[in-house]
Amino acid sequence: MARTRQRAEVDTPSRILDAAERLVQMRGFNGFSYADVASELNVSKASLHYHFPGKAELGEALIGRYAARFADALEEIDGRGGSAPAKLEAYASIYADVLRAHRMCLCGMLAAEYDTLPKAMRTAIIGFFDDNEAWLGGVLEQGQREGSLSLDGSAADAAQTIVSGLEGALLVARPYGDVARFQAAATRLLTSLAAAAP
Amino acid sequence: MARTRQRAEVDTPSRILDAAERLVQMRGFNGFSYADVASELNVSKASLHYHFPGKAELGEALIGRYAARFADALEEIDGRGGSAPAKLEAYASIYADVLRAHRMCLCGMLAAEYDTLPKAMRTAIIGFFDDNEAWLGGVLEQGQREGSLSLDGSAADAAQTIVSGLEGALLVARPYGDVARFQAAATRLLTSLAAAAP
DNA sequence: GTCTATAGGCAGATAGAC
DNA sequence: GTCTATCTGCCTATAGAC
Repeated sequence: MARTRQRAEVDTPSRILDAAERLVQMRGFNGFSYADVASELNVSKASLHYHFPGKAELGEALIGRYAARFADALEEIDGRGGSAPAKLEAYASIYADVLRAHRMCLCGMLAAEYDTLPKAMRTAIIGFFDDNEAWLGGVLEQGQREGSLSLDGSAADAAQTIVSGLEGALLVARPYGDVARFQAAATRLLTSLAAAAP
Repeated sequence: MARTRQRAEVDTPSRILDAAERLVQMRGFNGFSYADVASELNVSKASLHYHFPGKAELGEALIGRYAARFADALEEIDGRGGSAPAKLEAYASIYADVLRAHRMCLCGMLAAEYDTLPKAMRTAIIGFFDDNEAWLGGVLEQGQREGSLSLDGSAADAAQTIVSGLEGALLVARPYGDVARFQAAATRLLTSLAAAAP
């Protein structure tokens, strides 16, 4: 009989990705090693290489899973069917959760290290940002139709500004370890897009 | 007779700092080695260790020089005596120049790698951001007095938002190698602070 | 001040037993 | 699938000659 019931233990590849993801988000792709992951999971380095032949493949898998999880979160937000400002607030709260876990956005971290990364990872990073901006662009257009948002440029430009602003707020909040600092920047960023009271 | 005339060749410590700075801004502190600097300057690794005993000391020196150069640039902007919006634009153009050189802000890069850095470097990074925000706070208050800027929160909050926004725009523009992308985000960020036409 | 030589450790990666 | 053992190369750093 197939195991349809969820179990507390997850498969080894997922546990590897979990540990590696946390390490990359906290220390960067050049700041962690297979040995770090192995010691954290109490497995050997060779076992890691069995599941992910090289660091490049591990990196690709990390981005792929992270982007898929992000896409799921955005879909979930759409499913709630709220107003555009509410969706933007929900979007920003994803970033706040990342900071609360003492992490950087995975792809923000990799954007900093971009020049040192293998090509497949680079392509995937750009895809992540493109997907986020495409979703935000749709929300911003919705807000304009609703009259809940007032843009002074294109929706695509505003989407880029939101992604940049949130990534930067996350980045600069790291040294301070200050969530309130992030929140202030995020709120200011989003309220600057809100329509004047009608 | 003392050498008062400037020469084309600069001293070795400066040349080391120049090469290391470029490498850190492009590849990160964990993404370059003494060997990289040595081969670029055609000197031995041992010579590097003579001037900077360890990587930590080199890192401290890098931040110190970078912060001092930034402080000089801000002083120069003050010396021009323009309006607050003009000063903000000049401030943003410093970041644009960094991006045009295909680099990340040194301290923005180090903020990403923060968890992996020695304590002295951490302290210096926070000092850099504090100094920048203090200067921006002064400019923003000037703008409020002049009536050229209209803040809906404290000057300190707006200063944080500007630093975050510019660092984030720099970070996300890296994968795309797109200066226009940065410019759009910077302009949007600054115009959102401008006072409505009186 | 700069060099060669080298130490000692850790990186990513592989072979082959179980 | 996971292990031990090992390889090769690069890392930071130091010793000592010039």
